[in-house]
Amino acid sequence: MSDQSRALFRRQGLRCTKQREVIYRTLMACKSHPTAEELHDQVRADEPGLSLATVYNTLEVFSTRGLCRCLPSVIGGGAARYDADLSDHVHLTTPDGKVLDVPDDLSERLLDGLSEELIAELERRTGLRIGRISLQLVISDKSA
Amino acid sequence: MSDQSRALFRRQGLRCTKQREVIYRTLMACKSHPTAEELHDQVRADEPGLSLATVYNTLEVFSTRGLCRCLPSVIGGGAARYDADLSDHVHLTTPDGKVLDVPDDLSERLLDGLSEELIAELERRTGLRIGRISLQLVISDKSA
DNA sequence: TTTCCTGCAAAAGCTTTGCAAGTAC
DNA sequence: GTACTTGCAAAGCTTTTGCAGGAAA
Repeated sequence: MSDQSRALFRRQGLRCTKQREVIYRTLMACKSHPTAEELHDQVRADEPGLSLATVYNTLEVFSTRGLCRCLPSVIGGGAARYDADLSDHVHLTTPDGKVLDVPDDLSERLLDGLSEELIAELERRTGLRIGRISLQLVISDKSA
Repeated sequence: MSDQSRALFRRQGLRCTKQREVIYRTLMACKSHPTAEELHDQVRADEPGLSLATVYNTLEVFSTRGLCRCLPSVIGGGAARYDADLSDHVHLTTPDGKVLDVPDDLSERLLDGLSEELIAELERRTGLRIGRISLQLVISDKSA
């Protein structure tokens, strides 16, 4: 296992197992945003015995510890998708439920448009604390 | 059945059944964003025989025809939630998966911050057409 | 050695579907 | 009368869980 992964898991109080390492490494390398099952398929190239339940459990642990993120399914239904890129960025959702990243420069400019003052005003008025902003652009069915 | 619902269904090429009418009326009256099951519970006060499968089927039909919207589950898992308010507005998601509306004035001001020029630039660069913008503010776990 | 993790299988939760009976048109 | 809709039950898909064996610390 890489020293980097080992240190990361340690920092979160997680034991370093080869299952976790290969799941983390595979998710990091994914440009797509795989479902648990897609990730399982890829991971088994390296670790044939690794079970789907372990993928689910591990993704749950990772999400809780902030090592990855479970993405919203804007179009309802279907399997959850996961992303190891924790930076603030905007997602594009296709009509069939796949998820793409908006290019970084546009992503940043879009998010800049969301005034922090407005968020603060909302927090003041509702008494709630906003932890995360999720912005998704849904591709039209009748796309070009 | 109200003439209004009747006209609405007709316009969409849908037959006017009492099941559809009561489901539509109930969803319209909901300030919360109910799951299919919650809606089923409410609807059965008026129509005891109405089945959960019909609620699911009807919500699917309504979503397709643009009579309601299936909301994204930003926090993964759980049942889908539905909203008959089709206006552009921002949602607040609680840590346990419930969904609230951001007050209209704030909602509008937040969405105004998202430059249409940036969206247009994105469409130009990707060749895709954005059909809808989904903005959700996720309430922090450690909320006040 | 102790505690946590994994794999399996079973269960649970949500949603869809096949089909026969019923209803809108 | 025809085509669409409903209700039921069963199936399907995704995710979680109980538990025994195994691995990390």
